[in-house]
Parts: sequence; C-alpha cells; structure tokens
Amino acid sequence: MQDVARRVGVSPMTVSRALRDGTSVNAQTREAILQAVDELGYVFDATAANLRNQRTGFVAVTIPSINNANFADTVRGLSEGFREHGLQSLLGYTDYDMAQEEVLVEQLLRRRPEAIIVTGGRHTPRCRRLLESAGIPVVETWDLPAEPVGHVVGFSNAAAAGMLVDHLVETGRKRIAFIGGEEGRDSRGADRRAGFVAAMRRHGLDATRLVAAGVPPVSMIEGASATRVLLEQWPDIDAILCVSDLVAFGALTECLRLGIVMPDQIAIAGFGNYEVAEVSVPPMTTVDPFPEAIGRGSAEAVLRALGLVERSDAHTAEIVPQLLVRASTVPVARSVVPAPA
Amino acid sequence: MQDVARRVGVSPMTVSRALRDGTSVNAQTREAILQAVDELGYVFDATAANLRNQRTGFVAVTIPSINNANFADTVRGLSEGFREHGLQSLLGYTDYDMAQEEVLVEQLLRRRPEAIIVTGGRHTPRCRRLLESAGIPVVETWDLPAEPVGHVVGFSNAAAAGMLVDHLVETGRKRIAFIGGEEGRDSRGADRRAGFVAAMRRHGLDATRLVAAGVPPVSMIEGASATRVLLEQWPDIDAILCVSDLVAFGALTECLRLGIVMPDQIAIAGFGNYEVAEVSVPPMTTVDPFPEAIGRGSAEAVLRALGLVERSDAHTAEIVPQLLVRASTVPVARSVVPAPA
DNA sequence: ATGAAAGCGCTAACAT
DNA sequence: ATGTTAGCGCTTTCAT
Repeated sequence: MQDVARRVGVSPMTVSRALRDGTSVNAQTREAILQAVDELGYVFDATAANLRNQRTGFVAVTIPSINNANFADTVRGLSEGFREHGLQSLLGYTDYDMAQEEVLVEQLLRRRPEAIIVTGGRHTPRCRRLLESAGIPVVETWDLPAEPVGHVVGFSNAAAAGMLVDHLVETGRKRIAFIGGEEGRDSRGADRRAGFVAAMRRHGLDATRLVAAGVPPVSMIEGASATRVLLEQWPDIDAILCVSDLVAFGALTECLRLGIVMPDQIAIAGFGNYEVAEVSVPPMTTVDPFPEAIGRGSAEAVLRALGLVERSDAHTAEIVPQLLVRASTVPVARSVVPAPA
Repeated sequence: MQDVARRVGVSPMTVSRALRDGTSVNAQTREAILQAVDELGYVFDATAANLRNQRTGFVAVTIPSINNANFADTVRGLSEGFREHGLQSLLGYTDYDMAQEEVLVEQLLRRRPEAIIVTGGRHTPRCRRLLESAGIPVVETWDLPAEPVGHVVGFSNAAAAGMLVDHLVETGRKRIAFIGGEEGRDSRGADRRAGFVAAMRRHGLDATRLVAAGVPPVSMIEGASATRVLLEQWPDIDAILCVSDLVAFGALTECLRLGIVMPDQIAIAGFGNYEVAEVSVPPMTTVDPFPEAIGRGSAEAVLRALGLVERSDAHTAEIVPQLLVRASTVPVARSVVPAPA
C-alpha cells in the first residue's frame, strides 16, 4: 500500500480509502490509485486488515464430508445467505469423527471466525467447551440436541427414521431390517438406527434385524454387500430401511442382481432424497431433510446473532423433514392413483 | 497472551515460546503457562501470527463443485500430502464458471496463501494475470494445458474421451452419440466432447450426434431426459458416451425404463469412475482419472516449489487415466472370459 | 531460560 | 478530501 501511495503521491491512508468505499476520495485520485494498483500488481492483504479490524469476515463451518450432496446443499444455502453480507465460509471436514471435529474446531477458532456452524449436536467434552467459550455465535445443524450449545437448525433423525418405519408398517411390512454404519462414528446415523428400533417396538415388531455395513459414510457397494449378508441371515425380510439413499441404492442393485422384485418381495427405503433415489429404477422412497433450508436457516441464525439482520429470541429452528413415497415401497399402480375428487 | 503472561508472572514472549516448540522454556514454567491457557480459555490468534510471520500456513484450492466425488478425492489426496507439513487447504468453489473463478482467485490471494491450486487450465485473462503475478507457486490440475501458468498435474480430457471412443468402435459400435453439458462453462467437459468428435472423425464415423443436456454439472436426471431426446432424434444409435458417470447413469436408467437392453442394443460409457458406475446394473464402462493421485501430485508439486521437500525441475506431471471396461458396453460372457493360460 | 524493542500491513480516530 | 498517530497480537532479533 506504501508503494501504491508513493507512486500516486498520496498517503497510504488515501489508498486504503480508495480501495474500500471510494467515497470521500477525489475521483481523479481514486482513478490514479486504481491504475497504480493494477500496474504494480498490488494485492490487498486481508491478513493485516483482519488483525487491525478484529474482523475476519468468515464463518467457520464443519461438515462430516466434502463429498455428500446433502451437506453440499447445506453449504450452498449457507453461502447464499452470507453472500450479500460479505461473509465467507471457511470449511473443514471431520470425516464423521468427533476426535477430528475437536481438532478441527480448535484450528478453525484460531483463525478468528465470526461464528461457527457445526454439523450435529454431539461433541467431545473438550470440543463442547471450546464451542461454549469461543465467544462467538455457535449453530448446531442436522440434529435437534437436548442441550444445545447455542443455536440449532435441524431435525430429529430418530423421528425421521420413525416416519419411514410408520410408512412401511402402514403399507403392510412387518419384517423390516435396518442397514447402517458401524457404531461410534456417525451420530446422525446412530440416531436414525435408534429411531428405527424405537418405532419398530412401538409397532410391536422385531427390531433386531440390524446390519452394520461399514465405517461411515457407508458406500453404495457396502450397502450392496450388506444386503447379501442380510438376505442370508434373514431370508424372510420384507423391507429394508437404510441409513442413506446411497446405501439404499446399493441394496436396490443387489436385489436386481438376485432377481428380487421390488416392491413386491422387498420394499426399500433410504434417507436424504439424493438424486439417485429419484432416478433409480424403481425410484426410491426416502425422506427429504431439506438440506439447503438448513443452510439458509443457519446463515440466518448467524446473521441475527451478529446483529446483521433483525435479532430474534428464537434459538431453535426445526426444519421438519418430508416423507417421499416412491415405487420402491409401494406398487406404481397404487402410488399413481389420483386422489378421489 | 498478555493475560496468560500476567497470570503466570512471565513475559508474553515466554508464553509464545511455550505455546510453540516448548523447548528453551523451563518445564515448570511451561506447565504453568499451559494451565493458565486452559483456565483462561485463551485461544491463539493465528491472524496475528500470520501477519508477523508473513506465513499463513494454507494453500488456496479452487474446485468447480463441492459435492463431486472426483474433486473430493483430489482434495483428500491434497490434504494428506499437506498434513505432515502443517499446511491446510483453503477451499473455494467456482461452480464451473470462469468468471466466478476470477473473483474467487482474487479473494483467495488476499488471504495470502502460500500456493494456489486451480482446477483446469483455462481462465479469464485477468484471472491468468492474477495467477501469474501472485508470486506463489501455481498448480493447474485436471487438464494438460498447452501454456500452463506454472505447474501442471493432470491429463488430457480429449485423449481420455478418445480412449472410450476407440473402445466402443473396437467392440463394433458405429452410431455413437455424446451427451454433455451446455457449452461455455465446463471446459473439461468441452475437451471431452472435442475428444469425442476428433476420435469419431479419426475412425471415419459421424460425429454429429451431440446433445447438450443442461448447465454443468449435468445431473443424472438431465442425463435421463437427454437420452429420451437422443433416442427420438436418432433412433438408430448403438452407443452413448457421456461426459460423466452421473449422466451415464441417467442414460442407463432411461434405457431400463424404455426396455432397451444393454449392451446388446445400446452401449453406455461414462467418465470418472464414480461409485455408481461400479454398482449399477449393469456396471458401466468408464475412465478412471485417478483423482486422488492428482491431489497427491499437486501437493507434492507445491511442497517441492516451496522447498519443503527435495526440489525438482519437472513442471508437469501427467496422470494417465485408465479405461475400465464393464458390462454396459461388452456382454458379460465376453468380459469375464479368463485370459488364456 | 527469559525479556525488551520493534514491526508485520492495515485502518479507526482525530486532525487539518 | 487528505494526512498523522497509534496499535491490532503476535514473533524475530538481540540482549541479559
């Protein structure tokens, strides 16, 4: 900035002003400054500005995985909410691991974000302490924790899984299995499994047909091999509920390979309303958790907490998921019957 | 840091030392400092340290999209390469748009990354100038540009598409169509289409069966509807090459819905070796561009350029993609025949 | 092993 | 409309 100022013959302060608002700077001076910037190839140093302003302009965001359409949609919702307020997201990946989340949160906080948005409502004790004492707004998403750290934008994974069980039971299924991931990692997956078990018991059904298909995130291929195991162990099952649509698609392909007719012999349901659930043959019943709305809601919670939009006392925004019934659980003829006039 | 120092009765300098190496600080003093840090909930301010050190410890990375298994794998490879050297990736998304890439690159450079890794070898003129004059190592990936800015870790998208055409022609296909995205966005997709056209001409075949299915990234659903359009316009096609496996999977499902037998009536091939290509029924022929190797190679290029590992004069690392022949283009009986002893 | 001084590049606050 | 002063929270350098 010194160099630019010297070249134009003004003080660095004028350069600073010209580079920001541009108001209260002589139009010609400003022109000359912008030209000098271009000629010198000067690039503004946000590091120094951040230190001076005690504002970094970014919000830390932790998501379990970079390659997941659901979390990607949440991030898109976030980014859109932040854009016009000049906030950027600083993303970090936990790989579905609370220990990594703790490390990541600590690293992110050192970069002085103005708020932090985490996926899930369960953390290591130290991570929770870090969040509580961070002195910035905290938003937990994709969950509805009993004792949130700060703000919450999410839904009950257990209740959503229950919706799917209810649907399967209502359409006549009784011997329903659940394919999820190994325990101790993905707490949202664990909540879905717990919701499955609770709903099955509520209906007086056997809730012990549980398969752990691999380390979260469970893949399509793991979903397929788990289905084979499942069918060997419990050949009489009439429905499979999966922790995600990706696993469900793996199950669907395994049924295709084995010549099992869906939904007649076996119904399959997933979770997340991924694209594959819509386009697969047959299309799959699932639950849409509205990931982008979670993102938009989280951005709004942050903006409110920072006083950038009108404040509000609400600390929890529940985004109610929606059941999507498709041909993998209900015969097409039945699902396309128009409602009576 | 002042607060911690006061509490322990030392100077901030000692705190600074204790928080980093810990060497050349009395063990008891160090203990007391760490305890005070914990009690006060002090969090190190990386912003200030970055300014003073003129090192931020992060590398800027632009990828077209969060939510893409290929780029996610590249990022994983990068992160692994960086981890032990204490470098972090600062990710930005261009949404397959060169104008957005320009904005993003400028924003990222303000944060003073130590290197920048961009996806693709085509940029707006200003973006190219920004990269050239950034004064930090630049790596272009997922491409093999004729005039690279700096380092290159990638492959020829055109040549890879040619491999697929060659395979289809060798297995007897002649009336091959290509489904890609609308022009002017995804330059890697455009290169694949160009490679398709060039290879078809090389074989003396009609290279005009081209469909633009939507704005990149083209979805599975867009792949499915493009396939319907394709089959109406050119009912005689015997193969479809798609810009990605996701599009190819859409095409596959449309064929299933229409009762078209694969590969007998129509062969389908994709690009990227996404998981869906392996698990689909039938599994799909594709090309594996080894995304994680691109990430590892890019990390290595950065580390070498920064002098963190042994230097090298190589500026271009070609990661040669691999053709994966599966049942969507070749009858199973044929593909499983064991090699003669 | 520890401390004091100086400064990284920017900008709020107060002149003029 | 522009300039001067001071300082954000660290760490390198040079003492002691």
